[in-house]
Amino acid sequence: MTYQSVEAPGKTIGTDALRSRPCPHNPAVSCSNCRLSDLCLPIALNKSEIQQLDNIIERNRPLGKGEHLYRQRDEFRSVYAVRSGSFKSYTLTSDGKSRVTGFYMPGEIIGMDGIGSRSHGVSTMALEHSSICEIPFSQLERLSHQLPNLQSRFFAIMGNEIVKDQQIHTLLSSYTAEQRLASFLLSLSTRYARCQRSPDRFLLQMTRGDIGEYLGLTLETVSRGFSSLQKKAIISVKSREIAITDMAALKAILGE
Amino acid sequence: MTYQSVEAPGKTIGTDALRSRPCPHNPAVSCSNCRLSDLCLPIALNKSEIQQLDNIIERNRPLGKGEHLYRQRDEFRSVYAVRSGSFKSYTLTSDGKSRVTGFYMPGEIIGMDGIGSRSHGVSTMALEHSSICEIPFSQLERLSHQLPNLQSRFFAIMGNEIVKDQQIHTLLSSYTAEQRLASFLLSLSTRYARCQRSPDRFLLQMTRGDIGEYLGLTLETVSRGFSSLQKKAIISVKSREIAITDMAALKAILGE
DNA sequence: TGATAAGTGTTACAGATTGGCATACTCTCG
DNA sequence: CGAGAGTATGCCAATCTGTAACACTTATCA
Repeated sequence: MTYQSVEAPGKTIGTDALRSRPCPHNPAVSCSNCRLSDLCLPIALNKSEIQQLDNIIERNRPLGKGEHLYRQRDEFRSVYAVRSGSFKSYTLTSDGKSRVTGFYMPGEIIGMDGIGSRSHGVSTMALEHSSICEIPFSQLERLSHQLPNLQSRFFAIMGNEIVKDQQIHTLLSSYTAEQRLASFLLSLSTRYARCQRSPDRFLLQMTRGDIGEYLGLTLETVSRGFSSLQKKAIISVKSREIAITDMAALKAILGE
Repeated sequence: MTYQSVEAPGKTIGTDALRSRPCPHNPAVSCSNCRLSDLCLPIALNKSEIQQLDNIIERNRPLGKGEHLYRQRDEFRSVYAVRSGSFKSYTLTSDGKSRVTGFYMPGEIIGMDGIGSRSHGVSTMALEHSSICEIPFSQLERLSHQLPNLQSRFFAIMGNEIVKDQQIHTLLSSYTAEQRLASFLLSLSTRYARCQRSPDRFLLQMTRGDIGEYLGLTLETVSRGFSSLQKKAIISVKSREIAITDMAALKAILGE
């Protein structure tokens, strides 16, 4: 794996518009002026509550591609909100293979796998140059105890994570390779849209292998699947660059 | 499906010991004298806190086999703790097939799929004559706000659910049929042990079809898998009655 | 700068696992 | 006792995997 170095500037013509436009990696950014505040933790909090949340958040230095946010079995201390970039969480199976348990994009919360046992159940790695807001969990608990809205919000975030995991359970236990890929692309599409980026044209930050490990397929099957979808004129693939050219057809693969 | 009728007394010789020994379906039972209190919600609460929790819990009439606790898209109002019996949660896919997302045993919490969206993401049905403690969620939130230990405990329960779901994700995306079955039996075994029942001899309350829908296999493959494990003298199967005869070998299927 | 190495992605083909169907048997319930 | 659900098993087909060869991109170093 070459996850060690920092992302190089794209050379392919036309991909510039697809690259991340992060909140500047500026620790002075606060929740109240972050453009992700309407899809992140602060939803449903009022100004003064956001201020209090802001006070416990640590805005660390950004992570380079391939750097770990935490590793499996690390002591659990914080959850993290993605400010810019993207991450993958993965676990190692008993025979040494890695399996991806999730991809995370701006505004999404990472690290809830550690809350129950006080140690992390998976490892989490930056897929590109990325920045995060660290939220020390003991302080989040203390503050949640003072702010019912925050407690409620965090219960909801965890509940949504559970629902998301159950949907993947369904996907993995009954969908074909092509359906899994369609579902994966649609999920990325809606999540890109949610953080103000194009829903039908984006750059995959993960490898075919990562996608395969997430969807329960081999990287060859992922590659073949993309080729097949392209042959049907549903998407257009140029290495990591994806364009969804027929959204309705992509949804139809799942429907009916 | 014949989920409509109430469980009949077992006729097979020797299965009596395998049947549920529920907390009596007596609404007067309280958390403080429930023998599940050390694996259910009240862990880490002191006497007075348990009392307060007790006050918001509704102990409804028991459910018969095949009865629904709630259905997909029902308004979310409560979470539930299993007192006796067992449940399955399932969802219907777009093509009308059902997929099981989880099985629940005494001391486990059901219904967290509704917390995020305020409506249930799955349906939940009793697999046998079962009883539950209903915990109205708005009251649980209010009480959690007063009792930091309870808030903490519920965060932990939800965190554990997330970890469990991620482990199933890994199982579904990389295990063979035989490994899935081994993992499933081991999970049941430890959960039976946790509620004071035999870890190596138990009665399956779900059909082969249910197991298949949960593990991403067809019922035929589940049946073949049980036969194969029996042929290897790892388990003994007599319809719904399972005996694990070689626990080490069962674990070895997953390990290494 | 250019050459080399390492990593990533695509495609073909053979092989393995699982699914789907048919059938027979078992168990439970009315 | 009969009906219907649930279970077991054989057979064949479909899908996905795994190997391998090759192309392409990115990183490293002379």
